[in-house]
Amino acid sequence: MMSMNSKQPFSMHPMLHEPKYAPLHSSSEAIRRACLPTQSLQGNIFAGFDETLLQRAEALAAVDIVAQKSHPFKPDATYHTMTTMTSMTCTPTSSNGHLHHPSVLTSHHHPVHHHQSSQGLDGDLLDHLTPGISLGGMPGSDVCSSASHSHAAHMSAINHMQHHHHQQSMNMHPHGLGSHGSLGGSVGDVEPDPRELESFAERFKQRRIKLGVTQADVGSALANLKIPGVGCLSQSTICRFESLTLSHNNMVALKPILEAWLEEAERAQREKMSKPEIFNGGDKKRKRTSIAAPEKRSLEAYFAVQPRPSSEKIAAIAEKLDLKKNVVRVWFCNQRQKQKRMKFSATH
DNA sequence: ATGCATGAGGT
DNA sequence: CCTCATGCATA
Repeated sequence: MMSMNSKQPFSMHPMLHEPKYAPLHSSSEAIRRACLPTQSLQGNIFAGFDETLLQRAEALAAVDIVAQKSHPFKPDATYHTMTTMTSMTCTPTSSNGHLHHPSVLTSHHHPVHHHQSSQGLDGDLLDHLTPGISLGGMPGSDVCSSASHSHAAHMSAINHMQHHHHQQSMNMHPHGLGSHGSLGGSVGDVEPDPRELESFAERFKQRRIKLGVTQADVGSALANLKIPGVGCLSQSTICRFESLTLSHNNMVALKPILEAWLEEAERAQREKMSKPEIFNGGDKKRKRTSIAAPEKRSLEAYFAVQPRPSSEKIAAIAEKLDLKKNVVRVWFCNQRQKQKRMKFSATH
């Protein structure tokens, strides 16, 4: 039995979408819904204008480039060595010391202006700004030293659970909720209140720092909790949780786990201070492709018009930008995910 | 803190 | 091939 728990206590009727929380801001569902239906129409419209579309988008990008700084050079079209037979499971490793050249980062900005408009060419869409890092205003919060990772083969049990429940109802708290007097309304649902998630995330970070623990430490320490179906998590995930850059559902799922860790950690510290964890992950050499700014701008331009290009279009774009098709495909996937993440992309 | 990538589970 | 949750590698 490694993966069994799941099954929500009660299944609710598949209907009625109660107005979950106060109308502070759109829920993830709303966002999700907003970006789903919008392509068929476009597809038709632009179907015969492939070239036009691409050129247009590129033109847009071009203008952008000129208006910015113009610097057409490709840093590196890194390749990625995939692990074909190298086990990517938990292999013991410790080293991670990699020296890197300072590199000349002249322009480093992340243009986060993706609109989830229905019609790309349609005029005004709102642009959301980049997320400001204003969590606690604590200067000593750049704990990203991650020196060791434990890597469970596929400890994505949490993940799986989610998949089963999708974004409808997911209860996995070790606590024992269940009490839901009001039926027809929030049955099975556990207050996926974004406001509370926000405050919890902030409190979490605060207390974590207080404990003098890094995000990476938290991640690996999670395995020690022995919560069924829960392994360790990476620094990335902990960081994203704290900065709310995860999907709403993901936040909700992780909250109880991190909460449990926090309590355990504080309890442990109170009596003494023992942190018997830390393993080492195996050694992998995945290479991260670096898409140059110009190409990225083009991609963003395309994305604005068609967030979900067909294989053919992806291939075309890939060729024009001189990138591998898969890289382009993944880029679009990631872009779509970003669009949906829980970091108020419109209101708030 | 984030960008690009992998993989499971679904269509 | 997509969505989602996650992670390695990096800036």
